[in-house]
Amino acid sequence: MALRLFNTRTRSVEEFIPRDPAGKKVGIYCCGPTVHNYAHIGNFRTFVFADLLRRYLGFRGYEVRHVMNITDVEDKIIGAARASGITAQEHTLRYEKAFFEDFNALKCLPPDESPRATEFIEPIVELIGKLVDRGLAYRATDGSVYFSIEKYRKAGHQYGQLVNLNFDQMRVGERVSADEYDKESFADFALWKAQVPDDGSVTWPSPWGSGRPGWHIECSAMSMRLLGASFDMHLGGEDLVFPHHEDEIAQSEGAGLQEPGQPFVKYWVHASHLLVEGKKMSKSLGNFYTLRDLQAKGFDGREIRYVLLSANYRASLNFTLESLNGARTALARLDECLGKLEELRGGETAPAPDLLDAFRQAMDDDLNISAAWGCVFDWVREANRRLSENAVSPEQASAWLAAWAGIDSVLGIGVKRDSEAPAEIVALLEARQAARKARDFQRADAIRDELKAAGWVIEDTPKGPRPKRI
RNA sequence: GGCGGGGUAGCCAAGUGGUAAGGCAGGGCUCUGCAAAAGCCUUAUGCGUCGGUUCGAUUCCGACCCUCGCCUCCA
Repeated sequence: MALRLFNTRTRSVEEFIPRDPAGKKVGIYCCGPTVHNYAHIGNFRTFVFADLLRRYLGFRGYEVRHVMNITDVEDKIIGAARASGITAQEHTLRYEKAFFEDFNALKCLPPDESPRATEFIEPIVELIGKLVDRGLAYRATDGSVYFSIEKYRKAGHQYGQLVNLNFDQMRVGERVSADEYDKESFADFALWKAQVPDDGSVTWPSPWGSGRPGWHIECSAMSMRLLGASFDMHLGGEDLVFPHHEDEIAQSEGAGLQEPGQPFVKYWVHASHLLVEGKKMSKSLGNFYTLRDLQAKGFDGREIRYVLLSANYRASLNFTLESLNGARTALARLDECLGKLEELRGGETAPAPDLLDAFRQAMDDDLNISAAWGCVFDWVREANRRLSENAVSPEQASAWLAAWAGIDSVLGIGVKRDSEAPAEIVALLEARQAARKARDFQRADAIRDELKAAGWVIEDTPKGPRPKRI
């Protein structure tokens, strides 16, 4: 069985076959953050999804090269930097740093490359030059360079590979910004934006005059430079399907760098948006959360990751504070089971095949994460049942833990290590045990309260009391 | 207006032409001196509404309702 994924380009679930003739190497590009502010939980759904896919490909034995760009030149950045009197670069570096802190907190593996748009101006200019040379781009009277959809189509290309486009029915002009009136056609988009006074020092020289890159061109230039003119997978949020990704295809295929018959990207995979408390996330509704907002409410990255991984990437996920609380309980149950197996384990054993097979079968089916969690919790229940009957051998425990290690290389949830109790806690524990032995339960319970106040809860097990950090 | 997703228990969420995974919450029970943020068991005659096809539909078809996304720089 092979991995199957929904390809936006064909609007169907397809078997994943890498471009690499050896079937090994896989190139992935994911549209990364615009570092103008803290990223919100919706942004992170996409990045956690990309992380899941990239990890699963690794689990399936592929050699993944994962590129995620950093958009560090854009209107909001320029505006925000001006407003706070710092340079655009000071502004973007600050939020880029914050982004990766959040990214790490969510247990996302670092991409192999995270190129900044501002460090790829040369390839960008070069790519625009190719499009101008091929007659697909033109310099307008305002000095900006635009991509001509009409000329692209006349050259035999298809514009509208990812969406059904009907320009006649579109609500034209409602959101066209005032600085793009010089375009030949409303559908054309900017490749190079001529410098305007507000840009300040955020400007680079080019054959068409000073300016800065348009939104879409950076992704074409960086992805092709780092992964080749054709590569396997391009990921992003569903809102990027049009126009961003459609325009990327136009620019990249318009430059004609691909081998004949080869598309720019083989598989386009998009993550749906999330809702928060059943509503579209918005600042006015008060349901707009950054990762930091949730951390301030006491939730950690692991719990947030669990919730973000609780639904299939193509379904809109309803992110709620209640589900975050549920994540804590569910993960504690998983940790508890893993901890017990850890105590029992003995020797090196091959991973338990049933568990891994069930997990793989679920994930192969368009990353059916819900079914995968179903496998995990079915297993937890089964393991607990057998543990309570003392029917788990050290070899079985090792085999299960080895299988879990494989699964967790994909889920990235990890095991919460029981922190070692400090000496004073151990002393209290022993005092309580002594009191219990003397059947002085009043004193024993008093000590338990004292421990609880110190942040430790006690579980009396057949093997003796176990301290647990609250 | 055009195009594309969704509507499954109190909440989150899989899935199937043959009678509903999993998680949380709730209920019951077990271990325990008592407990536990320990464990087990349990919880939808029902899958937006109304029709149709079928021996049988939550699953296929049609209509309608609600909701989300995109329609030019938003993950």
